[in-house]
Amino acid sequence: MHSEVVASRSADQRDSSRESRNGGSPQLDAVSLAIIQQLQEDGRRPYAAIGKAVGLSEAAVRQRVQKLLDQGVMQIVAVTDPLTVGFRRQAMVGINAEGDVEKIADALTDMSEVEYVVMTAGSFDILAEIVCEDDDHLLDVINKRIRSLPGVRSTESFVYLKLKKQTYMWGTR
Amino acid sequence: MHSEVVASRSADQRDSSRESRNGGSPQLDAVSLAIIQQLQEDGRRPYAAIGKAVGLSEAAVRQRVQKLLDQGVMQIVAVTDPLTVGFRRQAMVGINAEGDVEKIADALTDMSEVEYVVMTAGSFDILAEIVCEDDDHLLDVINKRIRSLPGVRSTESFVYLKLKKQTYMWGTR
DNA sequence: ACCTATCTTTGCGGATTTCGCAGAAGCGGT
DNA sequence: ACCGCTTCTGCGAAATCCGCAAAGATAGGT
Repeated sequence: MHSEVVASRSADQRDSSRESRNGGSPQLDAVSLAIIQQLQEDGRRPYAAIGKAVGLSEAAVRQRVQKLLDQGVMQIVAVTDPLTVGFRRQAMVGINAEGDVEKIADALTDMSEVEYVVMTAGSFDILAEIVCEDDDHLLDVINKRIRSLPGVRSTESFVYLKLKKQTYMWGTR
Repeated sequence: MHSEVVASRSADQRDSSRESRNGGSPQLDAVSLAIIQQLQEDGRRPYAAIGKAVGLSEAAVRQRVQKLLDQGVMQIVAVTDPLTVGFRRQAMVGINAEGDVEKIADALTDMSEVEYVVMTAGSFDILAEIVCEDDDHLLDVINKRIRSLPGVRSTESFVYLKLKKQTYMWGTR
C-alpha cells in the first residue's frame, strides 16, 4: 500500500498551478496535497512514514502539517456516526432565505447543535445538518431557533434514519 | 483545558445505561465516550494525555482506541473543505426512490465520487453528497450514473457554493 | 462459595516517534 | 552579489508508542 507519491521533487515542488481561482485560502502545492492524502488514510500516521511517502524529511512534514492545522486548511479529528454511537437525533434542514443569506448561515454556525452549514445553489439556499439529544430538542431547534431567524422564508427537514457512508478520501481514489 | 472527565471510575465504569435501543452496534461506556471526545478535539493527542483525562492507563487507552477503530465506531482522519482546498465541485443530491431504498443507497455507496450517504425521512428518501473534479464530472455522475439507477424516481441537486461550518464535536458542547 | 473462562487493565522495557533548534538551501528583490 | 525570508535537513534529547506477561474484574456454572 501507500506507494511513492512524489519521486523527484526538484522542479515541481512549488507547484503553483491553481492558486488563481480559490479566494483567500492558502494555495496548496502537490506535496501538501500528498501529505493531506496520507493523513486522510490515517490521521495518526507518523511523520517519518509520511515523509517517505511524499519525499520529504520528517521535520519538514511536521512543519507543513503544523502549518496546515494552524491555517485551518485541515483538522485531524476522530469522526463517528452519532446514530451508531447511540444517543442523538440527527437531521438535515434545507432553508429558503431572503436578504443576506450569508448572515443567516453565520447565525446557524453559531448554534452548537449545528454541525455542518453549506450555502447552495438550487431550491434551498442553505443546508444545515443538526445533531440533537432527542426529538424534543430537534423540534425545538428547527421550529423555534431556526425558523425564527430573520430572513428565513421556509425550511424543510430530513430526519436521518441511517448513515450508509461517510468518507474523507477526496483525493485518494 | 481538558479537565478530569471521570474521577473515580470504580462503580460507574461499565455504564450500560443506554445500550437497549441502538441496534447491533457495540455499546459504548462512559470511558470510551470520553476517549472519543478527546480525540474529537485533537486526533493526535497522546494516549497518556487521554488516559490522564479519562482516568485510565496509557496502555488501556491505546487498546480501547484500537478496538474502536477496528470496530469502525470511529476513524481518526484529516478532514478538509474540498472547496477551500481548491479543485473540486461538490453537491448534495436528494433522491426520491421506489422499491428497495437501501439497495439504492448501497449502489451510491459504491461510487467513489460519493462521500456521504444517508437515508432520511421526508420528501427525499436519500441524501448523497458528491465530490467531483469539475462541472462535467458532476453532471455525469448526477445525470448518468445516479438517475439511471433502477428505482430512482427523481433527484434534485444542490451545488455547494460555500462551506460555512464543519465540526465533529457532538459531545463536547 | 468456589472455580473457570473471558475480557480489561496495568506496568514495564525497548523501539519508535516527536520535538526543538541550528545550519544549509532555495527564492525573490534590490 | 548581497540580503531577507521561507523551507528543508540533520541530529540529540525527551516523549510516545508498542508488545507482552501478570494482575484484576466480571459473569456463569457447579
